[in-house]
Amino acid sequence: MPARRQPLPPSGIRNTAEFARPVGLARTTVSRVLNGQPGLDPRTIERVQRALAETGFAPNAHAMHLKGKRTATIGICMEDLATPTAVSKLAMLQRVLRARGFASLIEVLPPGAGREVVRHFLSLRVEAVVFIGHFVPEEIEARIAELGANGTPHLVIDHLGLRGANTVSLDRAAGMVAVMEHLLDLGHRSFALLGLSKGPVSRHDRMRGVRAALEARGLDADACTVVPDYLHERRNDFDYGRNLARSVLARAARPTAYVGYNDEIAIGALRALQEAGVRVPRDASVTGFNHQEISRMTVPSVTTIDQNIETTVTTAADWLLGQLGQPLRSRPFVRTIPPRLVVGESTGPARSG
Amino acid sequence: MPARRQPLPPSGIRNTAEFARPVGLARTTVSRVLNGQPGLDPRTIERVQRALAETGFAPNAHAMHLKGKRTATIGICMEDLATPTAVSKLAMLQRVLRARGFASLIEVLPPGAGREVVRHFLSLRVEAVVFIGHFVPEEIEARIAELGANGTPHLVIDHLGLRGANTVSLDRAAGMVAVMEHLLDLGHRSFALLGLSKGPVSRHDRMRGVRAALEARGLDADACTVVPDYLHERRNDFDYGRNLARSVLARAARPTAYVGYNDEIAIGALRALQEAGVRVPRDASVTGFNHQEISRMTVPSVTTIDQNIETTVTTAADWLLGQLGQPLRSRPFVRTIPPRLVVGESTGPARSG
DNA sequence: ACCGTTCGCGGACACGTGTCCGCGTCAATA
DNA sequence: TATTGACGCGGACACGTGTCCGCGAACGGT
Repeated sequence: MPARRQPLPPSGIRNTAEFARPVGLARTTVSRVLNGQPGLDPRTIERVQRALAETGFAPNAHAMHLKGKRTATIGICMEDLATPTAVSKLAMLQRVLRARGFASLIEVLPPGAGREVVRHFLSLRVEAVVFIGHFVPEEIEARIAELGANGTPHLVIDHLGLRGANTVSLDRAAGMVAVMEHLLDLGHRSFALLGLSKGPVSRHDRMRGVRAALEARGLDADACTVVPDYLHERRNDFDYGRNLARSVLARAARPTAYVGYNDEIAIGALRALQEAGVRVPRDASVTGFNHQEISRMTVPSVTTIDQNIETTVTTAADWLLGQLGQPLRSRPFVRTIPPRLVVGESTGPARSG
Repeated sequence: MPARRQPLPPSGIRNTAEFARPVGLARTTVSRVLNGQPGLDPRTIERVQRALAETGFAPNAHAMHLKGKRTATIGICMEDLATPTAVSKLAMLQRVLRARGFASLIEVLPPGAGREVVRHFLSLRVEAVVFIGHFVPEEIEARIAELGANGTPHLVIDHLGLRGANTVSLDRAAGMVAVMEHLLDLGHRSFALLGLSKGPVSRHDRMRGVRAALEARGLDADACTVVPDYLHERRNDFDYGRNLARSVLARAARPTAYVGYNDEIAIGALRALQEAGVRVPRDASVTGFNHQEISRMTVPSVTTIDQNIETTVTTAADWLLGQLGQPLRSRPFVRTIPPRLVVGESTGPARSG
């Protein structure tokens, strides 16, 4: 029955003193209960906790922290919330931190606003700061220096090659090696590399992996790869991949394998191939990267690389929380996480002909 | 050249007094600069700001807030970070709030832990709390009552039907009406409803929309719909949709239109149809809901409903921030946002035969 | 040399909490 | 009844900041 709709008359309790009075206790006694100090009558504890539940009173965190209590808060800087893998990492990190008793303060860094965001975190006396995603290297290095000056530990997830940065990151080169070996085993010898041409550091790693895999089989990397330069704006990866694949299909000699920078690009390429009447995987193979949900949903499903997000995040959290009491390291901590190949329906034997 | 790797000797400035000393100013003067008080020599302001930039000092936010300064922080409770539309709303809300000078405190509510999370927000003296997603009604109603008792305004996004809750929500019934009218206009008269059968409140609304659209054309809703009950666990929506569609395909009389609860379910159904040799949209039509990225990436792309997320979020933010100074409303604020049909390649004329 | 103005100084108080400590109360025990 | 714990009381201080206020130094104009 909709009986109790009067939502507790606004208690307006502003501090422990006001809270303690109607309970018939002293402010200090309440404080002792809240902080679990010994030497208290169990009935007193019970009384306080019941009043706490009834009034919904929450002691002022700012005063507590001012008095030196730990904030138990980690600041997390995201590049954006549009990249599914980054959001997955965020979600898992948040869960791990919460399980260990830490709250998360999440901010999206608009390019150029990094300074203010980190300042805000420092001002809130966050115990550590995590960066997830790809940022402008100079800017993030400056932020990391600020954190260091402040004695606050930091960690960067998935952005290798930053000077002075502690990093946990997927071994993207190894990921590309796994993709290429899979394709090579299937007999492929000519490859279109979609979206791997230029850009942030994470692509250099990728290209390194591609070259390494090819050269390990005695192949000339330049001779057997096609790297289309699609000059238009890269608005979304699906269309980008579609356009890249189209420009490859316009060539006289078509490669048999299309290697995408990520799953969206791979799916865009898949679409372009299907539109051109090329059957996948019979006539050509397609691979993605990241093992997103979508890679399972297409027809055919896409062969891709799983990031081992759980390993990444727990490694990151373990290390970071282990640093909390410690003095800051002088040498940065760098760790890479091995990826895992997930074979889908989009790859098959190279067409012999 | 990698010259300046020494990242500013840890300044270890702990308060404005320590900060002010080397600048050669009094603590109070620095405080006045920081708070933009009048009557200060421009050169003094300049000096302080340079020192601020050099040392990276950030005054203790806890002390500031304790002294009564606004926290300018909004707490956001998420059901999870796995639902793409919810994450989109979060991202947009975060951006809007930041543009208006508010920080966001984001927490994921594990079922049952709502109490602690809201307490934490209250303890941090958040100025308002937003809930995004679907929650256990009783639990969230209890949280809302707590917030009310505390004098903190709240807003729920996309969860209609909560007692005492201020809500901004998509008009899902209207969304279903739009889908059904689109299909009816194409000549469809028999519909499989996938994932709409039972569950949270948001589905009742949907079913209402479906019935309304059918009855407006003088059709018997029960006679022309098939609602498969797939009893297996609903692990992920893609497989769920695939299984639901399979069970429909096993029937003697197959419907011509497959109406999915969301895009993933629609894409799962699409896959099942393609596997069964049914060509879409020639032999059957498929619709989704939410207009996620994926709906554009499949072959064929999926006809779906756009949530107008931007309108939803700006409406929410406008109203909520407008409430801040005000006394709490006694009657809840409820507003629905109209959806928008996005026609893709997955719908076509009903096959006459 | 005198005066008024401008502006920084520094003491004081408040915000809400944790913690310490001496004191009072009450009940159980000798 | 006298003694001893057990336990709650309430005063005091600290944490870092914003703000108020009276004071004094420096400066420019007469």
